[in-house]
Amino acid sequence: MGITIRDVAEASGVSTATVSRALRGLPNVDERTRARVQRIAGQLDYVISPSASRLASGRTGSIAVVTPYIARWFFSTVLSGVEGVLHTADMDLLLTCIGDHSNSRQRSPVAPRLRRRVDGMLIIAVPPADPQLQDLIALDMPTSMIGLTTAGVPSVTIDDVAAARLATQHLINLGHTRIGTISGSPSQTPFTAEFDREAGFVQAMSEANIQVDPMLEAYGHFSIEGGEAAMTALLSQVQPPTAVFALSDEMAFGALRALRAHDLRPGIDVSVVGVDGHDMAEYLGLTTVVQPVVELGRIAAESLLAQMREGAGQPESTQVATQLVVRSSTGPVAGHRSVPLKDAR
Amino acid sequence: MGITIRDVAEASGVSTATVSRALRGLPNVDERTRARVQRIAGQLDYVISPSASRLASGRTGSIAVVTPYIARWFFSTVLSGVEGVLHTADMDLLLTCIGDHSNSRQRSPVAPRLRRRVDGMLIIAVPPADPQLQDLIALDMPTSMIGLTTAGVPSVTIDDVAAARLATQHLINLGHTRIGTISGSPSQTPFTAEFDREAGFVQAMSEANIQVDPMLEAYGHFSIEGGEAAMTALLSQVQPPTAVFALSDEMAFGALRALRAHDLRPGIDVSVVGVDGHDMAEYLGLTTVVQPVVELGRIAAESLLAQMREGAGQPESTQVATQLVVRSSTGPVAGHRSVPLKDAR
DNA sequence: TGGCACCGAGGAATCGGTTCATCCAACGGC
DNA sequence: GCCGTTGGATGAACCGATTCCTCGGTGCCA
Repeated sequence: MGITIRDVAEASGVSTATVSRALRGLPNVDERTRARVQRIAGQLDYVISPSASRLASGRTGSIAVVTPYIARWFFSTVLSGVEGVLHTADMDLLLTCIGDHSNSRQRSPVAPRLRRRVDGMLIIAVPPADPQLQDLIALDMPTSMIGLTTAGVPSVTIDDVAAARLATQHLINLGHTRIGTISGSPSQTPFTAEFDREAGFVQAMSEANIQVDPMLEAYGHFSIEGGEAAMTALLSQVQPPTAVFALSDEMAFGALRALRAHDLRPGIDVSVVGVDGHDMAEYLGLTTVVQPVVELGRIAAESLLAQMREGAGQPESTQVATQLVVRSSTGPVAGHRSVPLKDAR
Repeated sequence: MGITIRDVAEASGVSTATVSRALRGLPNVDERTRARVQRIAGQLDYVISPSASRLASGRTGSIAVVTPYIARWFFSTVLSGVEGVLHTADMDLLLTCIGDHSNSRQRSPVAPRLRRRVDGMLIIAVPPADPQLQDLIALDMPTSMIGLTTAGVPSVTIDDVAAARLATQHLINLGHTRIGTISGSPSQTPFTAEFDREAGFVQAMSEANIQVDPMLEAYGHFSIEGGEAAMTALLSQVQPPTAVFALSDEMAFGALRALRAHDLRPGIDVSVVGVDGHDMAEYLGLTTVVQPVVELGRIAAESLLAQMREGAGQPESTQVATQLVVRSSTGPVAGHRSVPLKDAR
């Protein structure tokens, strides 16, 4: 069927060993020989057989991306960053979705599927409590994580504490003191991000000497609907908040919708700030702390490749800077003499 | 390093040939032998080496998904459907992004990368004019396309003509006669979908004996911003439309925003209908013709698998049904005695 | 009872590269 | 002029499965 390395070797009058070295750019090949081999390989339309190469070399040249969701904004955006890097590095990208609790019934566990199949893994924001996570780490191969930190594994995240402080301070600067939060869920094991963002909020509040009112904490389960319900609950308080910090943009979207339903104007009657920098945030005029999501994926992929090249150095974790982007969903508290806004540029 | 088939063979006192047959469920193995081999393989924690298996069998057990975008809603949603099927079928999913014109500068062409590497391809809505498409088809392997049709290649799409008719008829039923359109772009080679949706619109209009006013056609380039600009242009007409059919939800989103900017109420002052069933459509109250995007991916993947199993039967193309979902962005034309709405449920 | 079909199983070739150990020739230094 | 070194190149042993061909034994039929 296909042209093999032997055909190329014969046609160029050298051994297969030389062809192999010539085509892969290895040393100990005369440059004229190399050129000839390359030319002939081209003429013959020779394509290396990955299977044979993998078997012989022990390297697979592919990397698995493990993610709990594919279609959600954050995950697909990270994925696009990852893909760019792997594509340029000429690595195959094996996409595997670790089932979340809802659809995992029939999904075979991913860890066994990955053994002997990839040279490294990128894990995107898998819930730390997921039992499969341990199995993956136990595979003990070069790994890099995104939006999730685990002891001993390099990871790329934003500084969630700082991001939450940024958002909260923005509200405080606008004169708000009754500030509510919409966080994930009280019971479930929190995500690192969830935990840190709450901590950042509390920090910023106490630095400004504002009491955190436990009545103003609502739960939105990181979904639009949840955010809407949470905001509705907050608005039904005897003394509702004048501003709300949503731990994610999608929950903030829900909050905006709840405001509209109550005929309240975002940024005028009630301010809302989110975290993420979701695509639709600009469209909806949501003030938010933007994390460079594509960049997250890129950096993690690069770091994984470096790790694979240079052997496991000390696992290095990166934190990427975030930016507050002010839009119309936040504004000074009613009657507040507006302080000059620190523009986020 | 790893346990090989030889180790298993030795430990169970049979030949490697028998182990291979036993573990893969092939016939000509005594059931007791098979059970023993399976048990021992389990105890030894044996994992087959994919590279070796691929080299020997000639099958790669993996499928490439080729897509122009990863992070965009339609594409990532299709992808999640595809992933589900391939995961259950125990196939590796190789994700490759064909660069669009903007970022393709440094991207190596995908077709050569795929040769000898995968058993089949799924191509998601690559622009028909993309030169890489021909190279992919020339690879001549089992292929299935989504949201894109090409002679001789099985594909899965919605009936775009019907979808556009559905949307248009909905507006007509509400009494609208000055109906504008927001389509992609006048110059660029149109997508099959774009072409068909325009055709559906024209059909529905002429069936209702309404003249299509060329002044009411605007171009939104399938983006939110484009849709916004297009709607703004339409509104500046001497006699603006009372309803607008946007060829995609994202352009419809832009249209809604333009309405808001002009202090016009969607569904009351101007009606807007889209096509796609984008995630955010519900949130924004957009009436739209929903295509089952996850299903599209699923069906295409299943069809590809079937094609690979049964050999290339006649390439069969599937069209999936769509549904009109009526929300608040459409309503009867001012002064129109509203006819009972056919609810889309 | 001879012959045939079939089942379970093994031997060994094969898939197409990679890489290590080896080798030859040319070259430079002393 | 001899020897050690080095750069270019080769032969062949892998890598770990799959699968074709062969073979002995059993059961069934004529």
